[in-house]
Amino acid sequence: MTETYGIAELAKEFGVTTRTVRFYEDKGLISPTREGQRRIYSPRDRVRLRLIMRGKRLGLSLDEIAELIDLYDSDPSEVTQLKQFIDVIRERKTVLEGQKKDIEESLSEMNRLEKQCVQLLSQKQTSK
Amino acid sequence: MTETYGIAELAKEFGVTTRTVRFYEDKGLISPTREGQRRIYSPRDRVRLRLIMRGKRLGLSLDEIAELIDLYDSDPSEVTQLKQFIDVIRERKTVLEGQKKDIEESLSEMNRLEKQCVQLLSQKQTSK
DNA sequence: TCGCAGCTTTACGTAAACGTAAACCTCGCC
DNA sequence: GGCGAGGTTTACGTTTACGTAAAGCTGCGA
Repeated sequence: MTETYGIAELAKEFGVTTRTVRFYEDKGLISPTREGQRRIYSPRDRVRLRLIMRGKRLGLSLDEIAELIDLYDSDPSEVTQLKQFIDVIRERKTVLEGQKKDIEESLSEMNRLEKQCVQLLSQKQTSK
Repeated sequence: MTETYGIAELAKEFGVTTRTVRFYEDKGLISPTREGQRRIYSPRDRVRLRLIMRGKRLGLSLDEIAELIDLYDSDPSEVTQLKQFIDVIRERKTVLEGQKKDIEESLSEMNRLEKQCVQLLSQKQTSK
């Protein structure tokens, strides 16, 4: 028997409110089973939540995240579909590589700024 | 005499509408001078727009972008301020490194998916 | 049996980041 | 002097991603 989770449990784990978790369900991002009224979440739902959170950290909208999750889930059998699928993956890779470049630029600027500051600081403190 | 730009010119360059550029001005992100009614943008404004766009690609809100731009512009002379400044830079670096990790994870997943697909595709096509 | 913690739905509210429409100026050109 | 392109303010509309309040079910410990 596989593990299950309650809504409050998952919400706490990912640092969001239960409202948020239910909202993701409305959006079709997760589909817990029910036990009477209560929502029961599977490990699979938990993985999806993890993907959602990562997507959000990367600045994606919930709709975009939904598409990506569909990507993971889908299992294209037709050759045509498979080709389209590869295209989507490559597009996504391009976007990610662009973001990575943005981040690396920002990081190197931050490092430059930090260096300047540290140097300035040591000057001020020795001349004191 | 340094170069200047019109609103439509800049909007086009960065792929946004003039409304958006004015909106950023309302938010205090850029402060073009005026020539009568018209807005006149300096190279400095253009740099700021570039920073704004990069921030947006990284999923930052305009308020967060504003803080970052203030970071660049500010010139902390007090030692205390300088130390705080360094702290802010280091926090920012931590966030960026987290994002970079997220991206690298996503990228390796995409690569894995792509490989699977390409392999599957070649199988299907040779067995045809 | 009472009450309460924890969950549920329903539904209205809100902040961010613009879009869009209306109504006006103004400059250069024919 | 008319007019069209491009700019201006004002202000209401829209979407996204939830927050929040209201009102009700539900199991369980005292």
